[in-house]
Amino acid sequence: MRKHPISLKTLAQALNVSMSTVSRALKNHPDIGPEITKKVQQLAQELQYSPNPLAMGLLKNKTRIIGVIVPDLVTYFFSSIISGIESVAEENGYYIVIRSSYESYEKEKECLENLLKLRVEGIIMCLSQETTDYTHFDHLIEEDMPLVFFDRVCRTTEVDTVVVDNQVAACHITEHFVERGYRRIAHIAGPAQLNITRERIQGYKDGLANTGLHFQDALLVHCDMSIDSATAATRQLLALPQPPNAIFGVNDTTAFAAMKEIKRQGLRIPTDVALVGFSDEFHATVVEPTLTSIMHPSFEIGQEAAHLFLKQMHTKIKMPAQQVILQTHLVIRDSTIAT
Amino acid sequence: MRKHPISLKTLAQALNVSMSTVSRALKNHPDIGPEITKKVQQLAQELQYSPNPLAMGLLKNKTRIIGVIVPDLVTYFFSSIISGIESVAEENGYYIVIRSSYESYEKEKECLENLLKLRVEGIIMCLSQETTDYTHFDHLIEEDMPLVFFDRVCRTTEVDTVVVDNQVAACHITEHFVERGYRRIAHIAGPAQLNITRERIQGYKDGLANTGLHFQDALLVHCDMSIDSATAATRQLLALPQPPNAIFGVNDTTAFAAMKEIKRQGLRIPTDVALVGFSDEFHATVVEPTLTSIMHPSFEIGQEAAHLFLKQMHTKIKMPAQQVILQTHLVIRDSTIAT
DNA sequence: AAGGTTTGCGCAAACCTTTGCGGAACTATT
DNA sequence: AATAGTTCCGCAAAGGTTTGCGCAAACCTT
Repeated sequence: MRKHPISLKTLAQALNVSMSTVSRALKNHPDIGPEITKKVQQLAQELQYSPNPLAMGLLKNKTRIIGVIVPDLVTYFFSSIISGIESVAEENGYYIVIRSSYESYEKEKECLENLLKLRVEGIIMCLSQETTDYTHFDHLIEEDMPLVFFDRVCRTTEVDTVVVDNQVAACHITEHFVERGYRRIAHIAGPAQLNITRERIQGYKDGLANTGLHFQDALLVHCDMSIDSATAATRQLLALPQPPNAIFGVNDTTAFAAMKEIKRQGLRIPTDVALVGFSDEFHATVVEPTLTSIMHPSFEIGQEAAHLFLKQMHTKIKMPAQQVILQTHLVIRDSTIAT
Repeated sequence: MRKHPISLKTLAQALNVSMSTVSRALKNHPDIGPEITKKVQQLAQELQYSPNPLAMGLLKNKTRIIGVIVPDLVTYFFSSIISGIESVAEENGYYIVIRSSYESYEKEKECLENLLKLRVEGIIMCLSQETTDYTHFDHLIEEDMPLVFFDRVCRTTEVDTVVVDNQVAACHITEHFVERGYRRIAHIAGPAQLNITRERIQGYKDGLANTGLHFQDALLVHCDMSIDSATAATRQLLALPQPPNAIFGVNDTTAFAAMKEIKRQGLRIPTDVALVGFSDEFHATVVEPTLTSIMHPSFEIGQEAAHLFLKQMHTKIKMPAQQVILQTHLVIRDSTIAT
């Protein structure tokens, strides 16, 4: 097996000085004479010395590790957020350890405990779909451990959060449908307990109200954001006595599933049914017809979350919880252009 | 700020015994009497004691952290591999720290050094596109640090690797085109230095040879796997005096880009040009026409890589390098069904 | 009862780094 | 020449855990 990496002791013994002298020489402490300082730095350079972060961590009780928990590692949305977090972390000398909750409340709790055992300095996370009880964050909040939620959030008065303007965006979508002449507008929403679901539903209703349309229960269906569930929801909508001629999916995956089902039933998009997604993946431009969608700044969400995190790290006193709301905008493509 | 978590010392003082006794009691050491053992374990449970991994790491020179370097965090392929690695790591009590090389050789070296500074126990990685010099792995190999490459690999006689049967798969694709009646078969390949590029080109040539077709230089173009580059490659192929009627893209992203460009030029798929991708993302079923592609077991690649890693961790002696080759298979969809 | 064995626990070192304090050797002052 | 003041460096503790060794008390043997 590999031998021990070189430590202060190695340098100290080689130069016949004490470890404290080496430690100080490395950071140009005035107490150390110029010749020794130079010799130490030279040897350190030569031997590629780098301080052991474990020892430092033990001493300072800091690991420079940020715990990140996401419901899912594979989707474009979360992976690009992770990428955003990673880029900021890296710039600031932090490491990120990622765990997936697989959309499970139990797993989410496990991940959290697990990361705390590792002694991460704080947590950046997105709630799982199942999570309705938020008491597992009590400890973190009481002990002022840095904590940031993004996208799906809770306890916003106590915890810093990064979200997008879901309500405004959903309202725009609805209004866009109306502008294009669609009147029977349905919404395939997410799980009821999520803030993003509630906000987008509210925006959907705002849009209806603004354009003088009435909200109809039958045109609002929920899904768990999986493909199968979204397909079922679409089927349910299209089977209505008066089916919708426009569908707003809670995210792009939902919209893609809806698109497949609509086509399968022999309906044309956007002639028979118009379709809009949310979060704008690259693939929105590849499907046919190309998908009108909300441009969701995922990478920036990650960056913002990391910035909030670092700000918490660097402020000693407890600040009031901050909520960063990122702007979205609607990208209009073929799935809503009635021809 | 948060106070110190509870340590062995806390327990020892509370129970008026020594830290060594607590340490041993916690692991049911026979030297410790049953009453003390019970009391210690009870209190530890109650106070939620968990050993400080930093202290353990310092002592045993182990961190239980695996460094993972990928060229890109965002694509489906890499994120699902990461997911596979994470799942196995988690089961075995390991953590993963992820870094992105952004397809850059310099960044890749940086990431490597960086992770080594963190004292990871080893590395699981995929080479960047730019990497042609492999000497930055000398240290790791000499010191027998666990190392696993996946997908894009090098130094296969020294390092464990996980790959798919690229050559066989590419051969199948070509033969499939021929079966469907296509004769002018082009290949948009990846960067020349990558093993996956070489292997897929070889398989492409095998397929041509097996079916009595001649390889033509003009029908083989390279791209850097970016959308723009793949679009340019497609344009180049379609501009040939005798353009291809079948295109095999080195991965799905390339195929999607090709698909967009083919449509843009008013050509029909698969009537005018047939198309096949490689790695089968979910979106292959959403695009129109649905994309024939090679089913790439990404999640399993990650799991296999992690298993190889753990095997290295647990064997003291140096074993000969192992190469795991995962099977793929062709999923036939509409982009190659001539109607 | 005296010897030996077992049982049960604590001391201290080791892993690596930082840092307050003490101390030796030197220079400068009176 | 003696005292005060610098300069430069080492000691030791702290952070948390494991573990070889030592040591005391209790047990068992004859």
